[in-house]
Amino acid sequence: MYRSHHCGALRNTHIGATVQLSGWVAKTRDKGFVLWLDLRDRYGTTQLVLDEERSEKSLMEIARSIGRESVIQITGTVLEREAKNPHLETGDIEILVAALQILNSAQTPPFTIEDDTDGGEDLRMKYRYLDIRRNPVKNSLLFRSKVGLLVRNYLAKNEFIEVETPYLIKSTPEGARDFVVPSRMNEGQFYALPQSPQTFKQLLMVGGMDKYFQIVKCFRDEDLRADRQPEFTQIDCELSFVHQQDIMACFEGMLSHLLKEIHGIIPVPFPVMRYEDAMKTYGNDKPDIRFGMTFTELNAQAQNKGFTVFDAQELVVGIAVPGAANWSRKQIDKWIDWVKRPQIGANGLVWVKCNEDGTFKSSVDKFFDAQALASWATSCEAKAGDLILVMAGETNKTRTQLSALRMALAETLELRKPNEFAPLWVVDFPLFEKDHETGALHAMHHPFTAPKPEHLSLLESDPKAVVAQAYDLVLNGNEIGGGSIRIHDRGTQEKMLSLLGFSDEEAKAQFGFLMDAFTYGAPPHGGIALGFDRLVAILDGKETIRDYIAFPKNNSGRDVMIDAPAPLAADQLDELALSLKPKAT
RNA sequence: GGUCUGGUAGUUCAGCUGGUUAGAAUACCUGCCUGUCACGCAGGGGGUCGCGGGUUCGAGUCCCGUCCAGACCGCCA
Repeated sequence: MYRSHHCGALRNTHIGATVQLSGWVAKTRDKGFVLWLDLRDRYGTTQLVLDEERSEKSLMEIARSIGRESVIQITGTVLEREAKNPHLETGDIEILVAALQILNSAQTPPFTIEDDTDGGEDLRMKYRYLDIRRNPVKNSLLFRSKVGLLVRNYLAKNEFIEVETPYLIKSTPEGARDFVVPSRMNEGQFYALPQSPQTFKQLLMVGGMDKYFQIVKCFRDEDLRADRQPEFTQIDCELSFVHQQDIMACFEGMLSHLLKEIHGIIPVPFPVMRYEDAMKTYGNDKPDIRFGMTFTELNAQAQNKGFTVFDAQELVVGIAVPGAANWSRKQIDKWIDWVKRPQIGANGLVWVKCNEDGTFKSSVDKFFDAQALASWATSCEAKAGDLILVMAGETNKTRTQLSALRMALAETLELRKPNEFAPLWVVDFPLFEKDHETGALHAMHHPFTAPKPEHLSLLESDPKAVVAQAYDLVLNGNEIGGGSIRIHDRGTQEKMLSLLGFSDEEAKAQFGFLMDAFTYGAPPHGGIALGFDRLVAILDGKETIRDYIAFPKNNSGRDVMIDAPAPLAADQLDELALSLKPKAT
């Protein structure tokens, strides 16, 4: 037997008991006459003690020699501490060690195993198994497990069944790049790893499964970000005989359940915002509605007043920054430089200080009098003490830029409170978006999304005007899920693919199996997929998803611990009938 | 594919306009310490300044190239 208790288990009530513990030596404090060891496992930390009076001299020498992170097993007696530690759950007791066995001594680890480690990101990833011993990472993984269980329980209670779908599937040209896997038995042919189980879950609906879910890995071979991994986990769901509002109600229920169980937040009906309104008032299809600074379009008030910078532009739009009227010129200039950076790409920023005394001071005083500025302030709902920031330019670009500014300002002003949760549905997405380079139509959600029934007739005549039965679930400025009612008849699906530029042959080759299935009695169906990694992070009040993934990849898609990806041995390439050619430069 | 930032002790970083022996903290080692829990005190060891080239009397510092890491843009139906 290695242990009678975990390292987080012992309390006052155990005083006097003889116990066995196993774990890692987190720290030793050697006071000469007395020596303490902190013994750690997943459940907590317990203080071990040896001293000159009560312990064998040889045992103390052994204990003194143990390096941190060594794995030991001890037998001892639970004692009440002379000096208690209120910061520790086991802080009332300590174990007087009677016997000690080193199960595996450890080298000095390359970084300290503490909450505030001295180790940098790269090093911690290389030794991720050590990083996982640290409370922040350990707790993140425990939290992820808890959320996963809550999700499964909720869905099971709502008659969903979990079905696994294959990982070795077929590459499709739409959407992100696929990760491909060569097939040895089918020379020169490749599987692709799924970007999502989309078509399979639809086929499960044709198969009569009625309500499906899967917590499933998905793969996308695209460039990464702090919050984007090449393999990530989705809560993938599909339901039959449902309308959009049924799905929204079901998953509003799920998120409410999570918020209630985790944070004790009493759920209220989620606001529903049309895509067009989200773009207009937040410049963004996943607005963070925890704070204001909504957009106000000022074209009517600001154009044709002699300020030529505004006059030629498609859109003049402003936001009121609360309490920022007292910002110095230097502070404001810093933000002007910020929006001019190539990443944002704005030409400039017009500012108006709404002073406490009711006066206005702006960067465009030459062109606009106090009365004009006052009308801007009224429209923007700027109060005395606020700062109005105005941008102008091409509509979509300017909205994106001002939205980026709004989010950055909120971050600086600490308006994005991690313990506040503001869920939101965004609905009525356009079915298509136009490629800015080629002018070709792309599916905004994916090619299986159904148009609103009343827009079916517009598919041919005015595809850009077609609104999809699609919806995104947004939480604190993050898209945590998205879904749609699917097309379930062959004719509409064929028309859709043809509008997206597929020839009949291509459509048949890529999605023939799905369209065939639609001819054998496909029920009306729809679904949703939620990004599990991100959802977990946000529910825990964090932005970075990496701590919630046990073994994440770095910025360039590498696993620095196992050093993957790696070249393939020549005989393996031979077996797969593959040869590498130097990349053309 | 692009823009920006960084790479100096095991680790996290400082090192100004180029100048003598490259520092701090922490970790590690040794000794001391009668209740520690971020223990304390004293001492010690530890460096190819990412790599290659150049400028210079002299380069951690300047220039060019390259590799690696990170943030962002493109991309991510």
